[in-house]
Amino acid sequence: MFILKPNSGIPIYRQIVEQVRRMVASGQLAPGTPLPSVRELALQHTVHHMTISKAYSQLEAEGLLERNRGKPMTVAAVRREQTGLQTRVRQIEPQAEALVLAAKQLQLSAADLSRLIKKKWEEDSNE
Amino acid sequence: MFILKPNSGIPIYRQIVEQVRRMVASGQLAPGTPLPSVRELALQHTVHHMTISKAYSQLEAEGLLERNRGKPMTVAAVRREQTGLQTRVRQIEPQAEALVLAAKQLQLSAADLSRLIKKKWEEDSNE
Amino acid sequence: MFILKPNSGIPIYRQIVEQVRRMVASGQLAPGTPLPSVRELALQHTVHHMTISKAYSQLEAEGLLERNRGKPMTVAAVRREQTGLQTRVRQIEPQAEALVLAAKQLQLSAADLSRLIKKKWEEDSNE
Amino acid sequence: MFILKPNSGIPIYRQIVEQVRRMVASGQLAPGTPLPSVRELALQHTVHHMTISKAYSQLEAEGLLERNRGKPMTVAAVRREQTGLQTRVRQIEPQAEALVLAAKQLQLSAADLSRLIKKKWEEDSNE
DNA sequence: GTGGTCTAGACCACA
DNA sequence: GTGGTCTAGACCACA
Repeated sequence: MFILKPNSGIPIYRQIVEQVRRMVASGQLAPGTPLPSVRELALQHTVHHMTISKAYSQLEAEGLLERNRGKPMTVAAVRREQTGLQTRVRQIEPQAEALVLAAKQLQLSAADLSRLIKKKWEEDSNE
Repeated sequence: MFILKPNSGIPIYRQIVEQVRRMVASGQLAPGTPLPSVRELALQHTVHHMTISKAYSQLEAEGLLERNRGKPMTVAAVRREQTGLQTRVRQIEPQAEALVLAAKQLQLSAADLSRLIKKKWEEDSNE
Repeated sequence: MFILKPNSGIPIYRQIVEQVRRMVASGQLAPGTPLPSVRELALQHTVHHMTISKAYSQLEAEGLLERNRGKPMTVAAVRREQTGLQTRVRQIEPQAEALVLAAKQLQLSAADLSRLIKKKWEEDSNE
Repeated sequence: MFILKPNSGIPIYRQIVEQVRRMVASGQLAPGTPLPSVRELALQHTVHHMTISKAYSQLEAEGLLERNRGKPMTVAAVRREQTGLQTRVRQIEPQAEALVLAAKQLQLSAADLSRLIKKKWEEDSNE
């Protein structure tokens, strides 16, 4: 369900938070969908269950997930604009900016950068 | 000299390390160039001198900088390949991969992503 | 756990680095062994925790220790040759050379020097 | 005249101080002998003259050298016991102790250590 | 509980 | 002038 890279430097709980946000924004997780339980995920990814729990709590605080006594958490109802193209683009703006800045500092050309992006897009980077 | 974002989540000393790496790789800092002194930079960026010192030490350990007792640190001699296009591109590959992954998870198209990159490139994002 | 001499002229953090290196090389610290926590050691030796942290970070950069988020650091897997007699001897070669040079400059004889070494070996010099 | 290793980690001025001490203690520098001037040494070893100057001042403070207005510094008169075997041995005791400690921490045997010492003695390590 | 980062500020070593 | 080391102590991130 999630793609976790433990040694990427990005805290695991944050990786989960971001992926849920993206899946909700893109409609891959529709409102009402139940999420895997904390225990289940913790086992699957061999991660401490506090880590999952923290991610879920943060998502609940953001209003993206809903807690249901005794039952699995579910995806909350989302307002329309939360799935629009603009909203989704906005989620990766800071990352895109940082990448562009780094590329400029390395004195790469715009063409170099878009060639790199294209290459990465074509490689299936899902692991 | 450096662009520091204190609230970006990335430690300040690491931001400096990365920027120096890029400036050396792109030849903006040629071998032998003296770096601004630890105290000078600290004042300029209103940061503690140990923070700068930590960055410089790490760069020395990597072999990018050289310590000169009593004098400012200087850029070490770099091997030719270290400034080649390939090496420079390699420095941002992980960032590019992460961005592509995020875009895919948001179900953006390749065209959406390259439009975003182009836009950020044109905005002067140097601050 | 460590023998620290604060007034020896050798920075405390470096004394720790060297001792850990030796304990790993000699197998006294086997791969996987957890190290005492930064705070614990700091208390024990009445030293600031950053001092310990600096030593541990350097050892991590060298690949001798491994960071485990939220848990104590552990000794990394070492390659076989790293514990061989030759490797261990190599670690004190520079010190031995310097001592021999000093003895010669003092016009001591080889016998004088080895008598001194023997004496120091027999005294329990572990403090 | 002096054997200086700029990258040994030991400050240059200290290397000079120690070598003069040894040469005086072993009688290689007899009382009254004039020393090379600060400038001369600085040129020879391409070292800042403050460095030499600092070493000489420290040796003067210790009473080993004497300043003579307008003329080169000279070796001071030494008391008899200052050149005895015991005194000379005492000068390398701390170094010997540190070496023995390191060897023990590396779990070398007394035999391993004396073999190493012997080897280094035979190699002419005077460079 | 674990480690990491940062500041304020002292004091040292070197040129 | 240069950089290095250390403490006291705050606050954060992770499990």
